[in-house]
Amino acid sequence: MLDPQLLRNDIEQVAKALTKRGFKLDIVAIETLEEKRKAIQVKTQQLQQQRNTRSKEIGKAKSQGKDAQALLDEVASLGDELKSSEEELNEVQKELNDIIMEIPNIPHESVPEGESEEDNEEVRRWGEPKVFDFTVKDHVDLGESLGLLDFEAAVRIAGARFSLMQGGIARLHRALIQFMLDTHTRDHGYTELNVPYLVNADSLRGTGQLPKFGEDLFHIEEHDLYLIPTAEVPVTNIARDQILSAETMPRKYVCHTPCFRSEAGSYGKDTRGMIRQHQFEKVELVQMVKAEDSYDALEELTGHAEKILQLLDLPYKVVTLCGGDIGFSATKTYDIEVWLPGQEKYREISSCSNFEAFQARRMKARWRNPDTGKPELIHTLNGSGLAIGRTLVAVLENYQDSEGHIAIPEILKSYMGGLEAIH
RNA sequence: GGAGAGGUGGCAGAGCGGUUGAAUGCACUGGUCUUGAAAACCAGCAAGGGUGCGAGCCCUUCGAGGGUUCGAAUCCCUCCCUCUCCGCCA
Repeated sequence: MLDPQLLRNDIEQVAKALTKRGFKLDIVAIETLEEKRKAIQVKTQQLQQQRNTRSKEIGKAKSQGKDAQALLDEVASLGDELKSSEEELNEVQKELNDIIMEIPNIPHESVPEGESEEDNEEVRRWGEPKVFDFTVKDHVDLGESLGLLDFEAAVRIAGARFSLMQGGIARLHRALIQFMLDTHTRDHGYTELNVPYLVNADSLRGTGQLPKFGEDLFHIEEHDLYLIPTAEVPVTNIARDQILSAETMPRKYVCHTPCFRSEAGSYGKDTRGMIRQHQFEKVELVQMVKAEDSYDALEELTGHAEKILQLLDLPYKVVTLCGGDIGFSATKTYDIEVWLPGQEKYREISSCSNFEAFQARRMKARWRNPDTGKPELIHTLNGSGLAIGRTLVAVLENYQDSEGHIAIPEILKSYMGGLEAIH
């Protein structure tokens, strides 16, 4: 949610800034409603004030044993007028709020112009795609010929876009999770969390998935709960309706969860293998910081995600998402893309974003600034560190040999009980 | 799921339907005292919003939403949550 003050005082600027992401702000609609709101709110508050003072007078008169009938008559007509004024105000405020909740965040000035993926800006590359002297397989062929990935069974059990791992691959999957959690807690100063995988609508509104993106979520209607699409939702909402004390800032959380996404609208996209699933696992990094620190924190957090790929010796590049490709709530996002030999492409494996106060404002997530004594909105950030399924794919494809066996990356061997390779 | 108790400011905890946005304590901030600190004493201290250049003035909020009333933290209804006991259960 953008600052309503900013929207009132500088709507032209906001509209201009939002064109960068291809969003057209309906200035006229907002200004019209805003004008209405102002008039009705002033009127309503005046009526409330009248009611309050009269009521106090009545109370005073009665306690002194005087006759209050004259005062009571005076206030009689106020009730209906106030009630209809309040209702009108509620309506206008709701209308305005509905619009505001669907306005995306303003991209940071450093975000490149552009309409789509094509226009994202490469920031850096790490590692060289390995040259294989045999025809490489993709992870599906590798997994199935090892007998350790069974998509057919997954379809039978659940349906499309699910997968079933076993043996060495299931263990490798688990090893990646442990390795990432250990690295981020031990080396990067994050606190490990375990959180609910079902969340309420308020939490999803807080981080920005609702109201606009409900169709991407799995919803359990009977209990009105949603399966989390990312750990970002439960973790960031720790701060919802809270005033954090300064000593607990910045907060850095790492959390492994499964993630559930309906993938509505991605029919036919990445249908092969485990790149795009309804259920996948992710180790998520979340930071809650002071406003002035959030861009440094974004660089730091992105570096923490990159470190995982470096330790796994997987080649990657980092791109800055352009205005047209950036997510609804973010001001700036770096995607990390890992090299997949099976596709001969770099594919997204992490997305690291600064949301500034956008989520915090929706969530009323604040901290108390000791300098002013006043609560101030925090800035929130998050990034995958990393997506486990895709990391597994990357390891399978990058560490394959001509036999279709998978070498275990050095750093994971201790997590694999010393195993050298998956046969 | 059944029975009972309860949800009030950063925390703890009062609160006859009427100057109660809310006693008191703790925490916090400033001051006095002290070589310094502690203790003691004095003072201040909720959040959100409207309006105004501004000092300010005003509105809202006591789990959430409705209702009764001139007036609701206080009365009524619905829902949510917490705690205790019973049942079930990984």
